[in-house]
Amino acid sequence: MGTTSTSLSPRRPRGRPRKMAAPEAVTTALRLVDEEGLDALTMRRLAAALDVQVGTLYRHFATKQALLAAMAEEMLADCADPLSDGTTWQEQVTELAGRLRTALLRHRDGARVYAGTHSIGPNTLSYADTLVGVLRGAGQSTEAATRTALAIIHFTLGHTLEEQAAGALTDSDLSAAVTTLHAALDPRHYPNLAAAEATLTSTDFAGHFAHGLNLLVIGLTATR
Amino acid sequence: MGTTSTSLSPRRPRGRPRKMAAPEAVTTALRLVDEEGLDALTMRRLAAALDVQVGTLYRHFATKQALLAAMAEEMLADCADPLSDGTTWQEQVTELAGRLRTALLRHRDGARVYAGTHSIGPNTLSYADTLVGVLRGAGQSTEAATRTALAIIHFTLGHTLEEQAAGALTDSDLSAAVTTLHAALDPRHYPNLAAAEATLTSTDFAGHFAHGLNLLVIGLTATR
DNA sequence: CTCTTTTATGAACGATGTTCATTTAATAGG
DNA sequence: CCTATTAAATGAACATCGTTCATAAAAGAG
Repeated sequence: MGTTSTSLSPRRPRGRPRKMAAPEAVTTALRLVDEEGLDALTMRRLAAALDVQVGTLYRHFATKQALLAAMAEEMLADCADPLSDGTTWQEQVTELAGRLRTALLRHRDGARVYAGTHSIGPNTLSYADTLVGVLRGAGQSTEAATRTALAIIHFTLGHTLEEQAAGALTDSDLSAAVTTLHAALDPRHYPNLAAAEATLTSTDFAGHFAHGLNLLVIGLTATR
Repeated sequence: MGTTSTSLSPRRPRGRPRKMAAPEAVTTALRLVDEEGLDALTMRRLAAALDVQVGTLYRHFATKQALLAAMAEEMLADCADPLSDGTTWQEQVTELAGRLRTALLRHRDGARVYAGTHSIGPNTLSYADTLVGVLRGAGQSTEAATRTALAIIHFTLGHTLEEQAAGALTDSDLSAAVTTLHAALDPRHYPNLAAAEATLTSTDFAGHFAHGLNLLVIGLTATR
């Protein structure tokens, strides 16, 4: 066995050296979103943060949508990590859904970033594969498991969209919204909502999430 | 009984006569969205469709977000219509969730419009009140009913977001996406997703929606 | 040293949300 | 009839945005 064909000398290719690389751009973009919000993420601002001209970004991302898709992919890292042994499939489903919510919450406007794209990168695929696998292992048919996984993901996405929308409000905006809602909730017109006001204005989003997710898991257990 | 104090002479107020009114602007904006999509909805294009200058719009809507909120409100008309008599609460919950999905599907990008806003207009409030009322009538506590209503709405929103995102693709874009997904689904890396491919690429969104909603309803029935 | 290739630059284009001083058109009052 | 007042629309402008492209720069290959 002589010298193999593997490239042992990673000689730089020809051409001008790169000032930026796509992965770092994605990381920086996520940092900008964390600091200023998704609406403030501009190709120009990202370029400035990378010490690069705007046009350079378009050598690495065909469009801003492509950048957002790469960001969505990056956000889902670790979501498909191995599950703890000795846990029931109900616990595993709950764990996986919670990971997705946590991943979206980790970055400001994370749910908006994710909702606007449709990445099929390895992180997204691994996560979906793991979730479908747990459901199939729970006795569901492939079709039922797939549809259930979609339901879980869609619920989590819809929930986190609203959770982050509420969390993005300033304290004064939040109290103003609560006041406006209170004024609108005439018990004569909306008796049930008036009774629900305390829950509606609650900030216990984890509790809300757990409630909806638990409904799904119980439904799963009953239909197995 | 003589003349009442009700305004029998709706004399026009002083000032230049109006060329436009907010409700018509909302209707026209929804028509533009139907025809060209949300991304093509521009304050300038809406102004042109109303035969008005751009600045005029800002007399009726403080910002584009306010316009979108009014559009979201309008979309939910009829969603809180009376429910049929002699139906179980399970059927009523299913009916209400289906109405929301249908309302969002009625306009192109309807889910995106709704997700980007947070209106507390009468249509939205009536709908939520009706849904919470059905759940309370089913024996849930006020808090549980409220949280369940949120879960149903969030699931429906997340589902319809993806349904419309998929439906917005052209035939060639759709088949390209299917091909790309097929190429990515290496059974060695994603065995469960590879098995799920047929369901994942299915266009039976009504079936997907019914599956997820049914899980929630069964979960509700079991926890009642 | 010259060719080739890759990358970054810098400037520009059209379009967008928003603002505002000005003008127009109607009513109210004398 | 005339003038003040008021509501609304106009028209132009501003700062930014995503995107494109001809050009320049910087490296290896021959």
